[in-house]
Amino acid sequence: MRHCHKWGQKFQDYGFRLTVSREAILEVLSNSNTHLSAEDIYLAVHSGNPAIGLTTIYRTLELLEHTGIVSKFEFGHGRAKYELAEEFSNKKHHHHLICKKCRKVIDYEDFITEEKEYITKAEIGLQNKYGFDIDNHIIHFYGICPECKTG
Amino acid sequence: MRHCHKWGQKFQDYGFRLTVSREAILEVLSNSNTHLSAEDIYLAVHSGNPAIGLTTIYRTLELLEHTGIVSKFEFGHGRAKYELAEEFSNKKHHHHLICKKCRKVIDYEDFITEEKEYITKAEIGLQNKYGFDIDNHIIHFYGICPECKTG
DNA sequence: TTGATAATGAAAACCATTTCCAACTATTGA
DNA sequence: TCAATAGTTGGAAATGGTTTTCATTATCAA
Repeated sequence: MRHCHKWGQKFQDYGFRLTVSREAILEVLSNSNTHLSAEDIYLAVHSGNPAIGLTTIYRTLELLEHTGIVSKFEFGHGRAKYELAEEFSNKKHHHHLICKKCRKVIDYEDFITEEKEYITKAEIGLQNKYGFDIDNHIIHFYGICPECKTG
Repeated sequence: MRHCHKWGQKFQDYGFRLTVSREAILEVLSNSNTHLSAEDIYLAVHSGNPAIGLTTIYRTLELLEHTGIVSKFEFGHGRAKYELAEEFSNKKHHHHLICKKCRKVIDYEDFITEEKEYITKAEIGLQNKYGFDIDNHIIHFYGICPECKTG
């Protein structure tokens, strides 16, 4: 029953064991369609498997980030958020729209074609100029959401 | 000797007092050409004014961020970084290129014309679709810097 | 000057995340 | 099968950047 998910192989390729805890964490990330904090994941995992500790959540998330299976985001509100990387997710390529007042984060999938054009050009140019191997980018828009405007 | 800097008026417009501590902090930000942590600023301010405490640094930075005079960034390495907002800085519009290994952050000013085209389009579209008042955006590219590749 | 209000520093509290450590589990080779 | 080895785990404690508390001090308007 190994490798039933596409992440299994990749994880084991790095020499890590695919334990019950780790699969449970990946399951939660996989079933969520939004970014989760470590505590969100801890609570979700707990309902089916109360023995799994918060330390394991953090440790596993670190490995998953390292292997590129999950992406970690810091929206600037004190706690990191995690979501399955695009390659392993059923979500489309997206970015984030953040309300500076209520801290709400909206995932948007608009203007990806236009974005790709710009990002590709910039990536190639930056790789040449600064010698970086670029493998990722984030775009955040900040503003005030409609609810906070009227409220 | 008030309002000798363009930020002075804006800060006071919000009803905040322009004290010695606050001016010292703004001076440090103004003379730096890169993003600084609260501790960086604390140490810099200390050389000329040892009485100013770290608490004041944090409090002032919060006000400055709130008034839009400084921008706060979380590059994901545990400590927030601050820099004068574009409007008040002599730095050009720029974004960040981050090494995932050594955590170095490079400011780049390339492809701004192309970026602007995309960002403007996306901003207008997102404002219409989601009702946000967008006033800011960040773009981060992540990768491995040349030193970390060969090292 | 005076009185109201805002700003300050030091110490304590906070809180997400990491580290420690001893126990446990899976894999390997004999 | 059975160690031996290496990887994994949970809980408690430590960490470290940031925030809060509180008593004191500075600032501003009248």
